[in-house]
Amino acid sequence: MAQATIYSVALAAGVSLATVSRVLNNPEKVKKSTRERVLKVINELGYRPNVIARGLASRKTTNVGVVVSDITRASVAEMLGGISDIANNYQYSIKIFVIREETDIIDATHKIVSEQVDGILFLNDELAEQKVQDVKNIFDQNNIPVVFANVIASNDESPQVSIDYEKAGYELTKTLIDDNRKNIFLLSTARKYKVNDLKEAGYTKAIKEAGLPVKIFRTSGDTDINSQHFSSFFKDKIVDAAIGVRDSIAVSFMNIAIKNGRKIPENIAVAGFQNTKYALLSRPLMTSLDIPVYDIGAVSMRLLTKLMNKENVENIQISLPHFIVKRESTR
Amino acid sequence: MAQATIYSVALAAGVSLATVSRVLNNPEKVKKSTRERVLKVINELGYRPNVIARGLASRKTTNVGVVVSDITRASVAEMLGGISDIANNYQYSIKIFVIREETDIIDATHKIVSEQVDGILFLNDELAEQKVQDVKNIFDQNNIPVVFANVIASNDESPQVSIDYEKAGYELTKTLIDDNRKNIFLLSTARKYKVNDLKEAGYTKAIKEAGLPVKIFRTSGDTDINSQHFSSFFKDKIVDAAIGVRDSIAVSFMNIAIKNGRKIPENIAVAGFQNTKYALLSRPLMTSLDIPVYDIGAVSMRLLTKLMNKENVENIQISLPHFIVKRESTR
DNA sequence: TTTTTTTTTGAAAGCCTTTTCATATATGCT
DNA sequence: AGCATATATGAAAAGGCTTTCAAAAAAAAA
Repeated sequence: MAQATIYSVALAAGVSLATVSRVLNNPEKVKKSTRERVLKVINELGYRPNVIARGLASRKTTNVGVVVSDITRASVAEMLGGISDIANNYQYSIKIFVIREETDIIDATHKIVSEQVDGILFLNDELAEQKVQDVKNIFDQNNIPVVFANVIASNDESPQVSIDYEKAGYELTKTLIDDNRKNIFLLSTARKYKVNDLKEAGYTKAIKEAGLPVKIFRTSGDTDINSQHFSSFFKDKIVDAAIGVRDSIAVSFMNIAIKNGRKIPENIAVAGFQNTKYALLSRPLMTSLDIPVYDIGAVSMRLLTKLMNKENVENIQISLPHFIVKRESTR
Repeated sequence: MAQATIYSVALAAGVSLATVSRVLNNPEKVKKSTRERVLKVINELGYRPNVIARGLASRKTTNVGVVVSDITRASVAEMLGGISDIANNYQYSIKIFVIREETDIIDATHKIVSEQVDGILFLNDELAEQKVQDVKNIFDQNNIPVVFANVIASNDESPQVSIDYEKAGYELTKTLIDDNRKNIFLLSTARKYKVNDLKEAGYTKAIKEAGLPVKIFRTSGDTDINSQHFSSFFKDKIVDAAIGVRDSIAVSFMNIAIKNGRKIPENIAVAGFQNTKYALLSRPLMTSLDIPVYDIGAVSMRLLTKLMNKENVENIQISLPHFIVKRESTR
């Protein structure tokens, strides 16, 4: 049996299309008795408005586009959790767009525009600043609101929600300094991410304030390769503390350190970022800076709903709180 | 400036709408010279067909719906990676639908139908068998093809791609038996997942064949709670091997075992499922049964494209190969 | 050439809604 | 009762595309 349309409902209820539409979208505008009759028919026929037709007529799709670089990253997936929960509350559907570095950004962005989403959540943190700006411009031209989630947008007035990564980096480094560590390494990625740059800036600030040497070691995102890097690391480096820009990097480092006969935290203190399950499944349990990734997703989505409704929002640049979870790998 | 429409293109190129539409959808049906003229205008105006209008007119949205229970689970995110890569190749967009246990399934399913997706990838493995069947029926009634990915669908003819979890469970258990282990525990979840039931069946089969005692210990998915469970575990249980239905459970167990003075693998051999990063970041490195999650996603999506095109597919139930990655936690 | 066949094009209907505008009905007020 | 106002409804246009059918143009055959 074919899906019921608004026509069949109107026919069966003995009213016009307009009335059926009103029952669904402006129920207060139709007399109670009519409304109930129509609702009854809707139920009997199992009618559901065709979302596509509605989108065409109303120029609103109740779809939001989520732009990511790599959906398999734990932080991205976690943010999506927060996003989808809130989207659900507000009846929005989520469309995923994967944009890689090698993708033709401009083209991909135009494609997203042609999909008629009502708003964009931009989680892609692998794009160069200029490219992000280009993308933003295209969305602006098409009047599509964009919220940057966990992405540091250019120094403009773009809506964004994130944490203060620089402060986070500073604070985490400070706890190690306060523990009297003198050779504190930052284990960062070879690939450039803006958030990591900020962590680095915070680290550097704290280190310089303390008059200690800045020591940044760049490695890969790949666990296997990290192991090799870290093995050679211990041949020549003097180190009594290390901060990984990701938990996985920190855990990897810790494991190799132990294999090289170091004691954690006696010889080396180790801390990571993000407070993921990795930090909980390490031995010893690892200190980590907790980033409320789920919340970042949820808050971004909430902000986006406001922008899509053209509510005027007081604060469009939201910084969520972070905190340090101390565990066995530091003192 | 407003988005160009098919009208503006037609006007500027001096042709009718129909011709513009053909240039885009059946280019071979329009004369080369006209085609090039139209294409030129399209380029100049930056015209992109409105996907919604196209969807309404053609009754095809080139959207596929992906139904998940919890997008933050690593396996789900990884599958989505495979799905999105293939979807991209075939020009499909992905819409995410989160269905939780407490959701009104029937209602949610109707909602998905009303979104007019061309096909469904069903990754939700937390639904009771009967409910899955109900959902499947609704999609069938609406002629929407569904592929079950990493979900064991009811014993019918539903398209699905997965691995042979029972065989996997059997083989992994067998390696421990062959290593002469006598008290082999299966660490499973309290919550019922069909895939875990299959792993259990395989485990039980191997254990019984060997004339050993079946020992299943149920714990939570939560790492913190696991730690507590496992701590009490070691007070009274005799154990010389353990298999976690997830890597995280196995790693958690291993850590507690070591804290309780056991040596891995000398006293206890440990293995997990999925071969995730957890197995690579553990100390000792953990043996795990590799499940090609990304591939499951990719292959499902490919299968779905065929079904959406009404190609007739020889084999709609695909079982992907798995293998055991031996590491330090077993011999 | 003329006729036949094939290729190329356009007009118009259709996809299913929302929304505007006008009309009809009901309500309130004097 | 008579008029003004508020409420409830329907007709029809609009949204931007695809697709069918028929007509026009071009190519092939006679």
